Amino acid sequence: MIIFKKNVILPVFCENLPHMLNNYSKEDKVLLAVDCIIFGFDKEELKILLIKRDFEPEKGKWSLMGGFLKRNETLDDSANRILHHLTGFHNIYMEQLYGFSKVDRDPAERTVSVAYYALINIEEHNQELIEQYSARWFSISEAPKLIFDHDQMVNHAIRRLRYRTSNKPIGFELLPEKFTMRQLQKLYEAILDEELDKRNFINKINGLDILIKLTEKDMSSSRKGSFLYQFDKEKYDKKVEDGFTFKI
Amino acid sequence: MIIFKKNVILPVFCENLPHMLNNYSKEDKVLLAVDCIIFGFDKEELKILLIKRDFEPEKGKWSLMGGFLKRNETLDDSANRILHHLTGFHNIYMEQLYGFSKVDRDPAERTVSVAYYALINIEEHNQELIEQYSARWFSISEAPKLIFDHDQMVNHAIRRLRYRTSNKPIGFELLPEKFTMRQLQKLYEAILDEELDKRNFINKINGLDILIKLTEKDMSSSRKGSFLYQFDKEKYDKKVEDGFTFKI
DNA sequence: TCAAAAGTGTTCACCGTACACCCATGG
DNA sequence: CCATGGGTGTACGGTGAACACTTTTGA
Repeated sequence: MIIFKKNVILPVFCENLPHMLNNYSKEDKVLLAVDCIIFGFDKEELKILLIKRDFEPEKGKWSLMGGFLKRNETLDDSANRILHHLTGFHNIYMEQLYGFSKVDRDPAERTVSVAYYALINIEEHNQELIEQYSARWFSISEAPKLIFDHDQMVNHAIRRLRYRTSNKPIGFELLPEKFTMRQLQKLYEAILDEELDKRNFINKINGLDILIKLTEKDMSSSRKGSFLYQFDKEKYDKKVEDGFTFKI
Repeated sequence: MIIFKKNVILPVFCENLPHMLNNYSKEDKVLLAVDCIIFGFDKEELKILLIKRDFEPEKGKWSLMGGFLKRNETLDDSANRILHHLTGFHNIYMEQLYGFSKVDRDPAERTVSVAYYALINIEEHNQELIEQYSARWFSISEAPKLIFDHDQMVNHAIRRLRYRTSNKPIGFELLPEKFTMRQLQKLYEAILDEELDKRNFINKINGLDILIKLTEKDMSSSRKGSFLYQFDKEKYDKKVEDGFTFKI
């Protein structure tokens, strides 16, 4: 057993340890950026929304949508603000990903960037705003090379999205409110990048018992038409309270 | 009363380089802290290493070990530096957790903190350094209330540790090089906070085929003695290359 | 000889997966 | 009437979980 000395504060300070200073004034400050990987789904493919950067450095190149943290906002606030600017929406699903901090990641100035990923219903984006930013949806496989370490951020986001969709029902954020089983399956196939068996998929989803089957049909995809479903958030929340864990 | 310097923005860089058309100069800069949740395991319980803060604000309270990011280092560098100061070791297993950014999280000054968690072999820590910092190991359940949002960081770290130990063999970082099956099981029980069946556990571990069973026995725990094992990193790495995924 | 921990296999239930045919409809 | 996508159920194997007794040896 290890014996600890209690309450001993040695007067000898380790000089190069920042926390030992009695105020923060000597510490370096940095610019803190927030960059957003914005995912959408267009019925077949997983896409990301990129902007054409209109300022130096790297002007004219494709980039994630980003901005800098302001003094009076949290990182989440900042990501929300950035997403709002580009899409016009509030309450977008988003999650903090990771902090990227290579010293020379931005050649203009030392900047640390915290990446967020967001999920939006691709049908609802605001076309005007997107044009204002020269933004464009790219399927993941056809996306251009991005500036700085943004490609790395995107890869990180895809990994996280895969993990997250398999234990939280966030996939629905990428779909319209009403969707067919087929669309849901295609979405999961796009995210997981693998084909799924139709019957097993439907059995699994129905087994979760968190969808409402509507009487309406979507007649656009076939002659027979396919039933529309809705995510039942209330039911899901209740089940989670009772110990249910989403798993797909 | 100590007066802290406010966030003074010095737009020197950009003013001296007018050809660089970036608009970074108007942006706020922040102090970027790195705080480390350091886990250890003492054969029975999962523990964290806390320090008694010896400067204002919150002097004398228990806190995570932390520091500030320096201009010329990455977040990982910074975490490594901080861990090295407290433990004397390099090459400690660590992983970035999450960025905490509540505007008033540190009452002294606007600070964003990126939390890291680290795993160390509790038997190898440097007693002198730990005393210098008035540091102490606390079992998770008996840890005191921490300053700022550090409790939240710890909770986050425990969740991540649980997840990570179930898909990467990082548990071994917390054990001595040679360990018994019993110790390994106790470790997993401590991390997952649930009891495991001895036979099932051993079958599962043996099924992974990533341990070397030594001929040595640990005679300290019983009259019969129990065989010692070692993690076979080479074998594990080879298996991973061949598509093996650790899962426990 | 007894106490205390080490070590060892089998059975069963459930879940994930593979797999094929009929239905409804518009053209 | 036919082409197209929609919708449905079962069988099998593998994995995870439950479960109890023997071995060793120092005191």
